Amino acid sequence: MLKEERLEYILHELNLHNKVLSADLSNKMGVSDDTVRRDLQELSIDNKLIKVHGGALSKSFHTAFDREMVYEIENKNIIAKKAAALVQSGMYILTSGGTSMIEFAKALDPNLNATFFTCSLNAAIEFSHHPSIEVVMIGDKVSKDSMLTTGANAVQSIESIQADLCILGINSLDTQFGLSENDWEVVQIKKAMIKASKKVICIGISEKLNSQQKIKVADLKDIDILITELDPNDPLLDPYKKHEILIY
Amino acid sequence: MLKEERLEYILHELNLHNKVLSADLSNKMGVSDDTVRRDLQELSIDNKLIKVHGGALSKSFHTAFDREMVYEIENKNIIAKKAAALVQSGMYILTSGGTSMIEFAKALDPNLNATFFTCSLNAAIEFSHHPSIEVVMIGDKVSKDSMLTTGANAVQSIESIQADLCILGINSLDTQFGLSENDWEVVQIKKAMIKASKKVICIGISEKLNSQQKIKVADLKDIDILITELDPNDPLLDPYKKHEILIY
DNA sequence: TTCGCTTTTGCGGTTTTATGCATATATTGT
DNA sequence: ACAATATATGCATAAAACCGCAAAAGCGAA
Repeated sequence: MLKEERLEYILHELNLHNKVLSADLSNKMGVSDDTVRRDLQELSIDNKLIKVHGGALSKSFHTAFDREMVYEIENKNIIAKKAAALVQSGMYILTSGGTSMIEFAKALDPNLNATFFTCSLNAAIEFSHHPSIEVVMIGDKVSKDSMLTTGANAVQSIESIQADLCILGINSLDTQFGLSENDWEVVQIKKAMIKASKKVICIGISEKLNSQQKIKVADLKDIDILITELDPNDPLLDPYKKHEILIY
Repeated sequence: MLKEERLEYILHELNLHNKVLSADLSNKMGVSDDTVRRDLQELSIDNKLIKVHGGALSKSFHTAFDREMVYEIENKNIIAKKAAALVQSGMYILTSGGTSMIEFAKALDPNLNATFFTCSLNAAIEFSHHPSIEVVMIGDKVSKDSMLTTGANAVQSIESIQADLCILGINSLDTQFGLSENDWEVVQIKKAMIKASKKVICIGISEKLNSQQKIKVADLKDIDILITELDPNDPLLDPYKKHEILIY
């Protein structure tokens, strides 16, 4: 394994798990832990990670003001893996943004060959880190709250796509009101995405279930698959099964 | 084995395995490793691969490699401040990407009220952090090397804008060849941006001056203002003054 | 072909880089 | 405080990169 490869690998691991152990790394990469330590030192000097006794921490992990996200990261990882398993090579996929979507992007099989369309700046960047997938950013005015592009132009762009899959982050989901949001512009985008896709997958932590917001995005009947961190047999999900939604 | 054959072969191997070792290559191709090293160097200059100690890595695996750029941050800050001073409220501004542009975004007056159009994912995010400016992301396929959206759609979107200012990061600037780039798609974008703006500002560290790349973006006469970290009276900038370019 | 010219290539010597080991020091958990 | 573990430092070694030069190969034109 070349040195630069190791550096890449370390950063990759860090992105995925937010923490690495020197011992683990030296094992997996087949080099002495001296070398690992030197690698970590180099990356640390370059401000790519935070070196600590025994390994290193991801930079974002520490600077993340978003406690909730850190706390829920394990769950989001579970969700991401389940969702990643549903994507197949050759697919055209529309996605929204959100932290779950970022984790989803990280969890994708490195050999996957698919095309992702997204309105989320952060998701686009994360998808772009993948070695082989194509990324199309849907342009328009950037909504600062959500870091999504929104507006008539974006809606129109989405309408010109026929996607296999649409993956939406859940803001609020409820058996009565369906999928709902608070931002009118974002709702327009999500509606357009649903309309442009053969299948709709909703991903989000169970916390978001059984809550509603002001504006409806979609009825339950429009949703094909629901992915949460819960076991598919969890009773909390039963009400959704009754609406012909597949649970993963 | 002919030289061109070798270059082909190297890129082919790289596509397949994402990494090559100099030693392997010199073995398989039956040439000295000096020759291999020279081949790799050539391909590296042409941005076809990343040369590392011991071999080379595929470009795509490696996109997030801005490691050494950080140390120029002081200079980029100087540039950013000079450029920020030229922006006035009410303006419509087209921008490319690059690290200088990120610094520029950070340096903007918090009270500024302007509209920024950009093809750069990272720049869009940075602009969005500003409290009052509007950001429009120009959509299209994301070019992984540059993290810019490129393509006919993006060009068309740009053509529909009449901007006051166009701020471009410099890749290479030269008194003979003007502004140049290595990526054809990116060149199309920048050309369109120049055409759509009343004024063109080029920003970049002096290191980028007096070098050229394969594809021309613009003649010197198309550039109105040049901003580097140098003092405007620096003799290095004299040749550009003769072409009616304002130096800041 | 043969002659100049440029490009490409290989070689020897030198310099730089990468890595592992041994030893001394520091940090952590109990 | 002490044992266990991780880290820092200096050193040795091997591999890779660099440099200059001369031989070889390719090429165009007489």
